[in-house]
Amino acid sequence: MEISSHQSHLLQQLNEQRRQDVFCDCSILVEGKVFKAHRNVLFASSGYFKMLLSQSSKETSQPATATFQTFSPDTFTVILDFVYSGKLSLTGQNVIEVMSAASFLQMTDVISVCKTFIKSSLDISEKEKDRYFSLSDKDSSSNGVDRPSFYSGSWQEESASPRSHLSPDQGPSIVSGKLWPKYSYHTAPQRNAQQPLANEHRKDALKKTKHLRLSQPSQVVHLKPGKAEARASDSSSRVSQSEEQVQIDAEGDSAPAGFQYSQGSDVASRSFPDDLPRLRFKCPYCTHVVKRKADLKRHLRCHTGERPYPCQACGKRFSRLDHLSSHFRTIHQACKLICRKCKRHVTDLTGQVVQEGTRRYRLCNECLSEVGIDSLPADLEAEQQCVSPADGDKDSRWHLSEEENRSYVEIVEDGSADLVIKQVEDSEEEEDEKEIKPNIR
DNA sequence: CTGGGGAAGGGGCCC
DNA sequence: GGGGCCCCTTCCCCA
Repeated sequence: MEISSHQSHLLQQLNEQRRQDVFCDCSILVEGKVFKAHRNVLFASSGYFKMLLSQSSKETSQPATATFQTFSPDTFTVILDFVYSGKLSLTGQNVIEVMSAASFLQMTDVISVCKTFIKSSLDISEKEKDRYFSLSDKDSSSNGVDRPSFYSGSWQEESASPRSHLSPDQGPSIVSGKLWPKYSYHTAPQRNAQQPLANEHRKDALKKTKHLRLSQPSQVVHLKPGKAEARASDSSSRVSQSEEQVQIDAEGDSAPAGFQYSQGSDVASRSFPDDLPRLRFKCPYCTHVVKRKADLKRHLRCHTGERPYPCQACGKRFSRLDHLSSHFRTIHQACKLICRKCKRHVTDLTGQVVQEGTRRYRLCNECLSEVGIDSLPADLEAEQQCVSPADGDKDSRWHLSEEENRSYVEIVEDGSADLVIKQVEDSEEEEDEKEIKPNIR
């Protein structure tokens, strides 16, 4: 006979013990804040702690201490609360950091929930688009700045704080003298308690700010009306505002993983032009809207910081394959037939490739003699390297197999700087780069 | 301090 | 949906 409430009751008891610091035999130090927990609970919840505590299992009589510095105490609070309650308090602002921390701690369940959270937000974004379509006709007379009743019901609207009340550190909402929208996602208990960005993510926030500044006008202004009108064919499916509102409210409540969607004072999204129906996918982190899901996936990398394409020559990582290709052609293959010094057009007859560290560039024979740098012979092999990956046979010239994957040293020595494109899991490599050095005593 | 050039990175869109 | 190209903007370095 199984008593279903036993598990939750046990977890509650453990959580209570944690809160009261009863039998806690493990301390986790996160940016100076100490968290107390139970060794066995951490062991059972995190692959990372399992590894750590396994290594220190011989010293079980001693209290264990782990120190982390790359995620904030707030983030670890979310993680630890999940461990002891099974409830993950995600918001649009902490989901990235929580997922990053969970990745480091090897908590696959949390990672999955974070992914679901992001995915659900994308779905919601699409629904929001649909809702806009239903409203755009009625609101066409508005100036697009002030529509206070646009969001209601379960769609929480955050009040637009006056610009003078906010500092630049308070996120990407205030940019270039304009009030940009701020999106966040809340589980029900946290809808009014957004967590500030951690210090180490301020840079990311600034980067997002930059991105917002760039992307914001583009979705509203930089559209081509001709094409848009031709493709705006789904207006027949529009429903009235009230009907749509009800529909959205219902959908919002039934969003995957029980997340609710909260949107700030969305200036831009309230001012969609008439040709926007062709844009379908809305970024959950900014106001950017794209037509294709693949484009949104690509766009999301600028928020997540994911860079799955490392350069095999210099190690620099890129978020996009074409950027990697461009980088490799420019930096490591000297494909530009321009003398770097005098900027004149050069050929293999009038110039040569110069190797300088990991970089390659061309110099004309005249500049070459002036500079006196040793050049690489412009042989047939070098000529082949300069073939654009799009132009030639990918298998033979660009995408080399794993067996052909050579170290950079070898690449330099034999003068064949071929690019090996190897997509890697961002989280895996970056884990190694992180400076988290837990200290078990 | 400033302007120019190169590289990086983001978006649109075609194949 | 992925790959890739083109265009544009921004950042950084250097003269």
